Order: sequence, then C-alpha cells, then structure tokens
Amino acid sequence: MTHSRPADPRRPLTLRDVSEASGVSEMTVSRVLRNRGDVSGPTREKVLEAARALGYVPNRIAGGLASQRVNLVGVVIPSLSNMVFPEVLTGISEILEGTGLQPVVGVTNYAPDREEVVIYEMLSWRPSGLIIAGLEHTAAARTMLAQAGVPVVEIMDIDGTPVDAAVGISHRRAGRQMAEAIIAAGYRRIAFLGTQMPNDHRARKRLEGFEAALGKAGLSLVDREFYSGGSALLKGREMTEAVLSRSPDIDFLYYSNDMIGAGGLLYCLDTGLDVPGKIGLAGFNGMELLDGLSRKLATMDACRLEVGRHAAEIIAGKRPAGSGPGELIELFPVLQPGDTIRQR
Amino acid sequence: MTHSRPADPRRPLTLRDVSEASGVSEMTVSRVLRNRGDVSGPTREKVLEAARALGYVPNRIAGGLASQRVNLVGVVIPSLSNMVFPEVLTGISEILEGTGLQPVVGVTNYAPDREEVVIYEMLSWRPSGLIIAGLEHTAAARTMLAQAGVPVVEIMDIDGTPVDAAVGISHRRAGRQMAEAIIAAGYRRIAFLGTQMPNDHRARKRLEGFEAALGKAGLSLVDREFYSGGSALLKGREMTEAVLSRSPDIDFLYYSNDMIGAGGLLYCLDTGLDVPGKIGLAGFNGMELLDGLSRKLATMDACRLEVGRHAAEIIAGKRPAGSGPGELIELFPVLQPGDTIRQR
DNA sequence: ACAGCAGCTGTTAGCGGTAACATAGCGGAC
DNA sequence: GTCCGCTATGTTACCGCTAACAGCTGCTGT
Repeated sequence: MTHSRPADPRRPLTLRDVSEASGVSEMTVSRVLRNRGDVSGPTREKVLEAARALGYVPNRIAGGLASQRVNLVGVVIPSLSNMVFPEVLTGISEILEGTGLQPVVGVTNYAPDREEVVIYEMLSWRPSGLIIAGLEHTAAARTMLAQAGVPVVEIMDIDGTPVDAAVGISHRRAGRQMAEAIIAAGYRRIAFLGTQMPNDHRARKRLEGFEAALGKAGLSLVDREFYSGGSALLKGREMTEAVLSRSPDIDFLYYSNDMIGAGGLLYCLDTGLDVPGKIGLAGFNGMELLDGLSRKLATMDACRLEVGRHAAEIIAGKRPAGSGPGELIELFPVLQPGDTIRQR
Repeated sequence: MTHSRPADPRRPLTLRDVSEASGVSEMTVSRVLRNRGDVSGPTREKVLEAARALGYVPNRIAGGLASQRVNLVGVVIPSLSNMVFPEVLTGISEILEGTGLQPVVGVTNYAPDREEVVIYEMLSWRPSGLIIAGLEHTAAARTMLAQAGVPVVEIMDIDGTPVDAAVGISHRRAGRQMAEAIIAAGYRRIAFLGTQMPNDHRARKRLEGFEAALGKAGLSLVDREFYSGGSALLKGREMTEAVLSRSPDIDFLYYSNDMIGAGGLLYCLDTGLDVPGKIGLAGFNGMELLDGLSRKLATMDACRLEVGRHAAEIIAGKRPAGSGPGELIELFPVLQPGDTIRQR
C-alpha cells in the first residue's frame, strides 16, 4: 500500500477504495466495472461484491477525461411545455436506450442568445453528439456547431441549410398542403391565429407556405390574430372570439397549433356555430393529447416520434464526425381532416 | 514552448492552444475564462480575443475533475408527458438561473429499477445536488442517496420519511380535503377514476386520504375505474362512460388528475348531464393548460412551481451536505371548486 | 524443450484543467 | 533605503480514471 491515504471517513469513494477492499489493482477494478478486457470469474465476483458493499459509484468525470469519451448526447430544444418536444425526446430516448448513450436536455425558451449559451454549455461537456431543434441559429452558434467535431443533427425542419445532418418535415409544404385542402373544401374567407413568436421559425414557415398557396388560388388572409403567453386553450378561445366578432363573415380558422385550435373549437361549439358547415377549423401537430375532444380537430402530424428516432439513430450510428455534409432525412406529415373540415 | 505538440489540425482545442495564441500561461487563460483571480485588463482582452478567434470551448470534464466541483443539479422525475413535471422543472430552472447551477433531467417512467439506474448515472457525474420526485425508492436507491455526500431534495410529497430534505404537499390530506368538500356539497354516491399505476404513490395516497374521509362520514366508494396508457383526455371520456353506464345513480366522479377529469367533463357536457346539479366532478393538479374549457373543473393545485423553486433554493443554498436531517417544507394546496361542484 | 500465444493482472503515463503556492514588479510608509 | 503589501503572472502537483503496454502464468504444437 504505497500511497495509503488519510482515512477521512467522509471522503468520497474512489477506485482505490474498491481496489484495497478487494485486494486487486485499480486497473482490474476498472475493468470489472466497465466489463472490458479479460478478468477471471472469481476476481470479478470479489470486485463486484466489494463495490456493492462500499456503495461505490464510478466517477465519470474522471473516466471521461481519461478515455476522451463521454456517453452523453446533447438535446437542445426551445421549450418543454409545448408537448411536441417531450414527444421528440421520447423518440430519442427510445433509440438511445440500448446504445449506452444518454440524452441531456437544454432549453432555450425560443431565445437565440440563450440557445447560443446552451450550445456552449453542452459542448463544454464534450458530448458524443448534439441534436438541436431548428435550422436557425446565431452565426456564433453555427460556428460552434460546425467546429464541434461531433455529429450534429438539426431536427423538426428541413427548410434551410443544416450544419451537418437534418431530420424533419417541410413546414412550408405543410402550410401549403393545408391551404390547398381548405380551398378544395370550398372555404374562401380564411383567417390565421397563431403565436406572437418571432423566433418560432417553424410556425412562421407554415404561415408562409399557407399564404403562398392562398395567393396561388387568388385568395389572401381575411384576418389574423396573434397571442403570447398564458394557457393556450384559453387563448385559442379568446382569440377566436375576437376574430369572429371583428370579421363575422370568416368561414375558416387556421391555427398555428392544436392547442389553440382546440380552444377555438370549444368556443365554436359552445356558441352553437355550425362546424364544419358554416365554419371550418384546422390546427397543426396531431397531438394525441387532444383525442378526447367532442369533435376531432383537423391537423397535420409533425412526425415527432419519428424525428426523434431518426436523429438518435444518426448520432448512435457512429458516423465519423464532420465527415462531409450529413444525411438529410425528410419526413412527410399526413393531413388528418378530422371533423372540422367539411367533406364534399 | 517546452511541450509543443504535434500540430494535428483536427485535434480538439485545449487551454494550451489559447495560451500559445495569446502569449500567456495556461493558468492565466483559465483565470480569465472563469473570471477568477486578478488579471490585468489588457491581458484579459488578449486572452478573450484569442479564445473567441479560435472558437475555444472549455472542457468541463477536465475542469470538474481538477476542481472537484461540478455545476450540475440532477433532477429525477417519472415522466415528461405528465405536464406536472415540466412545470416543476420550470420552477427549478427559474431559481438556478442565477446561481451558475444547471439542471440535468433523468426520467424513470415510474419504474423503481429504472429510477435506481438513473440515480446511479446522475451520481456518477458528481453533481452539486439531487432533486428527486417522491419519497418511495428501492433500498439500494435510498442508500445511494444517503451516501451521496450532496444535498438531496425529495419533492412533490411529504407523506413519508425523506432521506434528506423534502418539499411538497400531503397528498393524503389533499384527498381528504376534496372528499370533505364533496360531502359538504351534498354528494353521496361517489366514484373514483384513476390511473392503473402501482408506482404512482402520490395518486395512491390521494385516494387513501379520500377514502378515509369518506369512511369517516359513513360513506364508501360506489365504483372505481382504472386505466393505463393512451390519451388521457380520451381515456377520461371512455372511463366516465363506462362507469356511468355501469352505475347510473352515481352523483360524483373524483378523478386522479385533471386531464382525465377534463375528458369526463366533456363527456358529461356532450351527453347533456346536469353538471354540477345532478353530477359533480373533480380532478387534481390545477393545470393552467385546461383553463379554456367551457366549464372550469374543480381541482386542487399541486403547487408545482413553488415546489420546484423551493427545492432549487435548498440545493443552491449551499447547506453543508449531509448536515443532519434536511429541511422539510410543506406546501398547502388550495381547493378550487370551479364550476363542477355545486355550491349550497 | 521451447517458441508462441492466450488469459489474466499490474505499471506507467497521461487526459485538460485548477488549487495552492511561488515569484516578480512596483509604489508608498517609515 | 528597506520593508511591506498588493497586483499580476507563472509553476507544480495533483484530481480519479483509463489506454497502452509490460509481465507472468500455463497450455499448445512441434
């Protein structure tokens, strides 16, 4: 015992404690605990028992430094209260489960400078990969991502230029498709209701695609209403009331998400409006959450689980980092007409 | 340049790169980047510029090992899709924001053995503290928590014995209070509808408290129905239909959470039942999410934000770890009768 | 008999930072 | 002038673990 330490009882345990308790070298203990290299059965047992008895928990800070590898995957998303993102996370965890990789979540609150900080913090842990929502980042953030030397997957959106890989849907196309369906169903006086978030680029792109398709049909939005903060369901209700009292001749309400759409739907039903005969409604996301409503809101699935799964697979699929431009996977949401668009 | 390295261009940057680029020692660079110790203005500028130009991101793995301190707080919760937990997280982040501490989330899916693994992984990063939902853990998990040598805060519940500190409400009391209010309002034939989750101890305790209060009034549950998985809103609707067709004389439905309660409420309204005259309803959680419903569901706030805030404050308030039994903070939820309990 | 090799264990040298201490320069009190 | 104290910087010794390699055994084939 060349280096026996001052036996401070409150000192956190190290490999040496296990090594001394089991009578083998630290290296052998390390091998046992990581299941790496050859260790004889009896030795393995001895070590495991000693570790268990002491309550030893390995120190990954030290392990990561020594091995230059960290089993973390950074996941940077704008919000946890949007439901969409927890679902993406579910898809990610599902795939990472078996790989020994572990997701670590960072939340940006839709603030670009906050995102920059979160990316910086993530990279300071030298993760095995990074998954990040959206394609829009500050110049500094893009530079960090590009130089990170690990796979980076930008998710949810593919209307833009990814730093490395990307998995998502085209929100512009989604908006366009919804507009086309609405027009085909015979609606003409259409309003938009959405969030007042300059940095929700995906909602913005959907609206752009939506308006482009309207324009192609010689139409344009009759009214629009934005909100920020508060309970989405309630806001949807209030905005709908505001829009309908301002422009009573409207025959379709396009919402930027299902939650406010549901609020609007409840309002329409409460006030006895004829849905979808007199007025149609549609949201976006395909949230299973809302399945129990009296009437099913028209929506489009954002492929949240799939997005998470694919992104995680790219990270787990140990492609050499920075090996040319990464994969670009486009998913295609399906329009679910529900009960709030009239069928001809 | 005693140790100048092989200049591999793809090698990740280290302090030395910044040190060489700015012409000062690694130590000085370290001081600048951490804002610690005295560094002259010009030197600071030089270093910051070099770091920025190179795109250097500090390595916290190394920093943490050297300083024996890591600015992470582990947060272990059963689920992200329950909404309650993201809200707790919001409270936690809010407080940690200013402290330099950063939350790291682990999800257990209500599985005790999974929780054990998550705790182990968390502790392997040697965080500055741990926040964990619930008081029920495996023996091994409790041992780990007790030996961790860092503050541990168990949240959401105080009906039990915490390892260290605890912040939460008494779910037994909450169930009891709701039962008392329901009885006082004159309802007598009461049913319970909830999740089939043996490991949702808080829902179980609410039910226990609820039944205890019923018993005291000489009543007992007329019927009960459980579900698992799927869209909560839809399940609430289906369960309600099942219970009411099985026991048509029921006059009150107590739900284990607001989401299924909302589904039940929608069903009752759709079928034209007189709420709250003929039948009353109540949930639990006080989810702002549902504010937009036609009628406001009776509920009790679980003080989610407050729980998160207090827990984070305990961790941030650098109490010496393991210094005797920690604080125990009980919060008191307020009963919100809404529009679904009749007022006498 | 002995090289060759596989299986098991130990030794050494870092990984990239930071705490603690050492050192250099400089102005002012006495 | 000397000594003090302060600021600004550098040097050294680790932090706890693992990659890489070295050593030792016993068995194989020839």
